[in-house]
Amino acid sequence: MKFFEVKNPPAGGKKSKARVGVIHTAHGDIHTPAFVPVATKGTLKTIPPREFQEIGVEVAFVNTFHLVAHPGAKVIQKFGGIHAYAKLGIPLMSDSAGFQVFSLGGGDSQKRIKTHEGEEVPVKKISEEGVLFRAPRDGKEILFTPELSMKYQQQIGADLIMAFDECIYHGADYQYTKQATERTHRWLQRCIKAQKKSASAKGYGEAKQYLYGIIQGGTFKDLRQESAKFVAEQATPGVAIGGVAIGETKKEIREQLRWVAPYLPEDKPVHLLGIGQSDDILDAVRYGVDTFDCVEPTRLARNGIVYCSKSDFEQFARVDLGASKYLKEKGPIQKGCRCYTCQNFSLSFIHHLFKERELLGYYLATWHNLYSFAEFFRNLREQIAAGKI
RNA sequence: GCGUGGAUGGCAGAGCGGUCAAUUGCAUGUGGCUGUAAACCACACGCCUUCGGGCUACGGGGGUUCGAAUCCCUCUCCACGCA
Repeated sequence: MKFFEVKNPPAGGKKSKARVGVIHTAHGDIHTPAFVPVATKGTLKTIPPREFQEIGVEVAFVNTFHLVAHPGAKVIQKFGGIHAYAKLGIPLMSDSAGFQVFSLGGGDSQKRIKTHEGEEVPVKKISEEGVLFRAPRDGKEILFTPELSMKYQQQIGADLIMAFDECIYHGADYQYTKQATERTHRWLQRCIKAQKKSASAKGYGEAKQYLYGIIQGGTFKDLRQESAKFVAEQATPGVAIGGVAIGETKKEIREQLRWVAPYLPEDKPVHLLGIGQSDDILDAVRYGVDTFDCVEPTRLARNGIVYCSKSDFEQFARVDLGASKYLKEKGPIQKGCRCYTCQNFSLSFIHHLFKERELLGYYLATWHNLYSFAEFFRNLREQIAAGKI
């Protein structure tokens, strides 16, 4: 079966490149555009996997760095891979650990931590070979190279896997951005090579894994475009856009997408890394993006922020569950919402749960936010199919 | 009635002669969260301010002292013990 099917090839001349499609994997189909909630450590925090279908979650995102740090890729492999181990029951996408160069490394490469011996060492060290990380919480040193990232991702066994890249920190100058982007390109070629090699090796890849190359290029138009061209023409089943939403304004985020849009492949699924606000998603969908992973709905929910949107086409409005003004609110989070939370619980009760730090509160809030996203994407697919987007 | 220990900002609870408008936690308020070191983080939290500072505050009253939330006397209330 074909990996990616586009159901409505965008008509020539039409401005919008929005499309509906299906990504077929060994663990199920993903209807695109799709939201990919983040289950970094193998769990979509607070939500039991058996409820994914009811919410409308068809795919999730796990993180190689965190899983290698604990429980270890080998352990996961011994259990038969992440599907058997974590029982998420849906297709999975794994990140390559590339993002952690940025998020754990402190951006401008200055961040240092103390080891057990009290010695000050940099959190990350980037070289042509790869990146040496120290897990900030225990000082454990972990080496990532394109080859190792591929190996770990094969051991983990997600369906869709990411090339090892460097998410270049916001504010990097042109020269650094160019060097890092080109290095990421070289790493991509090493990833492709490594994956090919080990796909035939014993013990790996009983289910097919699809590799995505990642576009970088920072905030520079020519570098973005060069990167998009380069990545799109590599022999990978998918393409991802990375290095976005790491400190830029919304306007700058959109700009980066616009630069890259003309070079996005029409026959490969396109993933946008880290984007998760409804208005940004709508924009990206018009540029031909198919899938989006983002921590926002789940993290915000746990931080007491839930969506209460009136319109799908603006950024979702938010309700702060911690605000004491909701103590006596009898209505649900969002009137008319058909999610489990809104169908059953008053804002007052959920507010109470949050104030008391009751576990059910985090679950109900996460449920609602994920459902809001699922609805939003269902709506997007319908509208695109109807030619309205 | 006697004895002992207490009374501190919305609450709990530090401080025990100057560096105290008073540590800390909770509560409250505001802001943040876009490939998850995030069920988290930051800031504010007596009143007034021309942002220099000013004023009123550590149960009430009185005293000692250059200076008191801190020491002394007394009153009120609370807790425990003995009658």
